Amino acid sequence: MDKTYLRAEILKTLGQPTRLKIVDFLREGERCVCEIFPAINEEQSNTSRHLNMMVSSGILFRRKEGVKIFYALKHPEIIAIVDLATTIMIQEITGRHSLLLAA
Amino acid sequence: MDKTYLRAEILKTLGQPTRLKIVDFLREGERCVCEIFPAINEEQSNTSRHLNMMVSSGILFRRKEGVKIFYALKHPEIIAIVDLATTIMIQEITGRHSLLLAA
DNA sequence: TCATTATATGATTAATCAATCATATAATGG
DNA sequence: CCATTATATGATTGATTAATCATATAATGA
Repeated sequence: MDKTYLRAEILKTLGQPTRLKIVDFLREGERCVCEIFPAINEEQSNTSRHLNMMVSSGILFRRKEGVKIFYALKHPEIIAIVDLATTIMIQEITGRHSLLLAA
Repeated sequence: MDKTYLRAEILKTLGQPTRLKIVDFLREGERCVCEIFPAINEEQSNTSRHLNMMVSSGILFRRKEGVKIFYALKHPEIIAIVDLATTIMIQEITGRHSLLLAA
């Protein structure tokens, strides 16, 4: 059981633009594929593939209801992670960190 | 300026086993390449490439001292992110939510 | 100056990835 | 049962990636 690999897999799953858009969209709660793919402006098949791999890597869970399949974030830590990434990004693009270090 | 892409890049940078080992090693503080690559058991050239891309994506900063180049974590949020990923991983492998069943 | 140590980079390769189109499966309502 | 809607999957393609070996650059000290 390679823990480094498993941890990396979780972060790698979040580190892809299409999947990050899915995570953002699912912040509000569970959604079916038919809602997700128009919201993120991706093809149904591509969206489905990403959703499946996100379930495999432990990011999402899936619930079936009739024809529809609903997906939702599986752990509150996921939102915390992407918010922290946003914090880092903002610091980088505002140049705050570089300026402080240069001073 | 595509913010989704920039956020994804930060997470993707952390989501690779070799780079995650580097982050873990740098928790204790700045280290030079000559300390890092033996510690993570990777080739010097491969380690150097990963370090350079980690600087480019805003994860590390670099300091030169003579022949040596020291690298260090640039944001405390990085440690928070990898710790949260660890939390998720532990929940997954202890089967509270099952990674294997989801696969 | 020369040998040594530290780091970076060019070239290559195999592997992985994301997206697309087409098609398959499966549930539902009429 | 049939048409429709929702979702998943096979096949393909171009792009990206990580690792490796070899070599280049650059600082240091003898």
